[in-house]
Amino acid sequence: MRLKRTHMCGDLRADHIDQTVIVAGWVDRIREIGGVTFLDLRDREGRVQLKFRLESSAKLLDAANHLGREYVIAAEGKVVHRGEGNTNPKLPTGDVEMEVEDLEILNKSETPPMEIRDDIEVNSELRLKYRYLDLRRPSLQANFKLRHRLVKSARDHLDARGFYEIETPLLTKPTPEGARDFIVPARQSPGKFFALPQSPQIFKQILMMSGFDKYFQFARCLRDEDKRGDRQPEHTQLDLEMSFVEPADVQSVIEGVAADIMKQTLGIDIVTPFPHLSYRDAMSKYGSDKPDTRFGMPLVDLSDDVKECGFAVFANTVKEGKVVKALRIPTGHTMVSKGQFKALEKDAKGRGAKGLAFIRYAEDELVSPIAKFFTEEELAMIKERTGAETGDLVVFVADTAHLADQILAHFRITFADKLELRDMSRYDYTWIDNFPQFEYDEESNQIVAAHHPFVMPENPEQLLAFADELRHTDGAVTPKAVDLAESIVATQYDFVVNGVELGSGSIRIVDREIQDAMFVCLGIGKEQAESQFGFLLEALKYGAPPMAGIGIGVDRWLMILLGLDTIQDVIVFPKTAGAKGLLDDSPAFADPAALEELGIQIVPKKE
RNA sequence: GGGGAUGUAGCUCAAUUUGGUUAGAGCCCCGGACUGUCGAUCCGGAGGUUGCGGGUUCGAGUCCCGUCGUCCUCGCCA
Repeated sequence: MRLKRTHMCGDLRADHIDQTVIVAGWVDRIREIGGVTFLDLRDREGRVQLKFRLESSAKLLDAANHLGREYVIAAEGKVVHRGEGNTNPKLPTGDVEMEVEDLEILNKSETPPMEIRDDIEVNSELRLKYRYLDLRRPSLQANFKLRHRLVKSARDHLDARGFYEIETPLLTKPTPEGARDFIVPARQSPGKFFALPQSPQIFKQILMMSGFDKYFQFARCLRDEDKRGDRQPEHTQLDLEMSFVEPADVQSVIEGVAADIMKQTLGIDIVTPFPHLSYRDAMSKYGSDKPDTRFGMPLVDLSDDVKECGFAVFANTVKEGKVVKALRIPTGHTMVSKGQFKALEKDAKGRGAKGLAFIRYAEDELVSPIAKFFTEEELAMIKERTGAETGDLVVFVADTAHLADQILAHFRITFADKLELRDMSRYDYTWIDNFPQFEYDEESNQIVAAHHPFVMPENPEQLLAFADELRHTDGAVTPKAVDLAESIVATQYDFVVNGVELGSGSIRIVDREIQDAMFVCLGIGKEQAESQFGFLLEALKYGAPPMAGIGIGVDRWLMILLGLDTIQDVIVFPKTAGAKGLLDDSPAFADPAALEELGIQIVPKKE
């Protein structure tokens, strides 16, 4: 390397005029115009225009004309003003250009399989295979600059508040989040396996028992589940835990972190503390435990109003203990054509609904196949309860609360997008709390945990009673058990913004008796608890402080800050939907000798 | 694991509905022209096993079966 860089391409401004500088980077584009050639040179900070003139040096001009895209070069030259009428306001460096006096080719490049620019679409397979080219695009560079800012800002904030950054093991025992574990064979213990952590949950609790008081970590979390737009097999959590605190203390820390992050990344001042919304209210109003609270369009529960109505489908649904919920779509009648409604109905059915009832509030009549089943009074009630006006569309789902909420919440978001009700410059951070500790599934007559098994209940005496009941019935799910289970409220708090669940935290159980009761309630036997979590239970005997914490999805947070709808482009090397790494072509077959050593034999999967 | 979409030039797409003779366009690439361009422009050129395998047919990018990849979605999951 003959020419040593003095400035970054993207940093050059009018201030640098008359200075002789050396820049280095990738050839973005070359424009030959006879006796003059313009070359855009790109680095992390941006692009600058290099100029080669016949009058200055025929040799340099010829050299420039023989460069190719993505060649890596260094250039020395004088920064000059481009002159009246030649400036480019679209470029931050657009007032200036470099008159090149010396040029060094640092590396050549084959013609890349994709163009390095933001304004073209390339299929994701190619983007992931040549991720290093994809990452050269300015928008991707900006994503990771923001990611760095977010991490740095959170780290600084937590350091200032007395947190220790501590790493926990990657080779661990299975953790209890409920997802499938990635497992790693243990060579020195034939037949045994490590699990990669789904989260550092147990370890951070033990760190509190170790007396570290306040801990945080940017923790990689690995879960062997199918991916979605906002889910990858490996993701990063800002994980933290505090001793001698209550949820409000943890929330206050996160509010401080969030305020700093918003300021440092987007330059936005946000108002703290954040509002709280109970799980119950979130579900009834928005049909979701991660509601987008930036706009209204509340779901309306008509169950009580229609249980005696003339429309048998509605009345019977309510009598079966299910619900009838409605969503008013403002201007929906004018906006949604018959054909488009068919698509909606198909969508609803695809999600499990039996149908999608509707009323169109046309100019002077109701267009609806179900209107004829209702009395005038009932129609007036529906109009009043939903707030429907002329031009609106109201859709109804009569089914289980779960399904009705899921479908209508989905439509609520879809139409808010169409109506442009989702203000992209707004960030509605919200705490969701008062979650149920258990969920009861009527069909299978089973009570399952809504969270991991270390979440402290608000009302532990109910948990103890529930455990007692199960001990008496030998685990059988009686109506009394269901009542008790449903009465237990978790100390859990979820951190939500704009309809995305960023994180979740709680007070942890540190009382051995309550922890034992929790295992009973989850149907985890003494032996199983001992073998899976024995080390934690043992630790609880030796003085565990009261503790609470939270884990926040860094990738999702970035997705929100950048206005993206997937986390794919805030992760440098993401996996595909089939959990493959296209860049390194992972996963791959293992060396037979390695398998031999591990005592592992591959058995073909049965059909 | 289920459902849906998709695969045509290096890239983005058209031709698929109704099977028909030579599979087109823009960008990229190559050559030429051009002394203020910046998505440069103009002229010329190259570039294809239509994902892969099989089948139907006189004839398949187009129809059928299988298979693989990618994306979305349900289940699952943070």
